Amino acid sequence: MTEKQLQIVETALHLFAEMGFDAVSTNKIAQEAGVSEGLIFRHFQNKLGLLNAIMQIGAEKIALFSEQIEILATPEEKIQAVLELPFHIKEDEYPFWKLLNGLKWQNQYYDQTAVAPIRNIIEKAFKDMNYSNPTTETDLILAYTDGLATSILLKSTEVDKNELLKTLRKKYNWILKK
Amino acid sequence: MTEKQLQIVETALHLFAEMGFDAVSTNKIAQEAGVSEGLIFRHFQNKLGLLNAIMQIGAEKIALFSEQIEILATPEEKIQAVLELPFHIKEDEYPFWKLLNGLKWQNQYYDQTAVAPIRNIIEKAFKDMNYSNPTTETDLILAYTDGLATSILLKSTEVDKNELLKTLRKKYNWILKK
DNA sequence: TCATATAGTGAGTAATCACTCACAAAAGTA
DNA sequence: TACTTTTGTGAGTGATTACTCACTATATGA
Repeated sequence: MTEKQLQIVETALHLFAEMGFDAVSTNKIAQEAGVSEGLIFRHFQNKLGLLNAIMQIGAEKIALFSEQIEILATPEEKIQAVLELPFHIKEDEYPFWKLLNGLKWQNQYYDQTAVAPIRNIIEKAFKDMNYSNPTTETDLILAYTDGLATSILLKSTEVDKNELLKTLRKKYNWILKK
Repeated sequence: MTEKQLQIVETALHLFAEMGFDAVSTNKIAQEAGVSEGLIFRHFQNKLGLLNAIMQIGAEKIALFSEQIEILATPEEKIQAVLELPFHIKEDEYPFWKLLNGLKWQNQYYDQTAVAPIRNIIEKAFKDMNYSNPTTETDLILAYTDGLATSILLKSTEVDKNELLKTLRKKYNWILKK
């Protein structure tokens, strides 16, 4: 990737994350990135191609996340790690997660494959723990994870985050109770 | 509201909910609603005015929800009622909640006032129960509610829903543990 | 019944949209 | 050096955008 190519991707990611894919014009991206509009289409074919390039980079980061969780020894640890994922998202990764969450609500663009690896980890963990309904348990954990991520991404004050994690950890007993 | 006015609002709500506000043109709304495009602007001034009209109708429904919860006797019951709110959303209310959730991720349009009453109920309930950190506890409950709503709105198979609620309730005794 | 207000139409408008293309600059290769 | 490939430009394109307006149809009220 050339420097200008990277500049396009970064700028587009930030704009898409804050305003939504459809609200951002290629003209605006080019201006903010300091490149000609034509360059976007040379490198990414069309606007959707640019989005896909962004999503692929993000999906690779999620895959790395998944690998790190997969290493953990017990299923309990894996579940806890996923549930606490939202607390370990770094500020510079916020735009990608914001974009991903925003796209979820638009049938046209959302692609579930990026987050699928995480679901598989949890479902397998519950099976390994001999839960009778691992799928439903997985849904509950992922719902909570999703809600926590939403709260953190949209508010994002450091103090709240630490307090939130502390209080969450007190409740692990009931979260994992069969 | 005239019949055509209502037709515009209903059609726009469905389209906005499925495709996102920016991805839907006033032309498309008019066509699907079976009215002239000009009529949209006569009644709602502009596209944003149409969105505001939709949101106001939704906010009134949320206010009704809030009142019903407010009646409940104990703070524990109120918290449970809010947590289970996602399970009691009727199918015909899905579009509004989808729209609301989608808009959350776009700085330009989101207005938090619609859901504020619900937060107030929970925070007061935790205070009445003498929790030391009612704000954080509220954040956790609302995060879970939000995640559950997301899961239900985006998948929405009746079987999953019942199973999900059943499993959630098993864990419920522990939720109020300080 | 007639006047007035409201509801509804559809062709028209300037601005913006995603995208193209002929061309120039830069980088790579021999 | 000389040739090829890649990177980058910016004016230009037709289509679509939100929105206007002169006009007609319908309803309301005295």
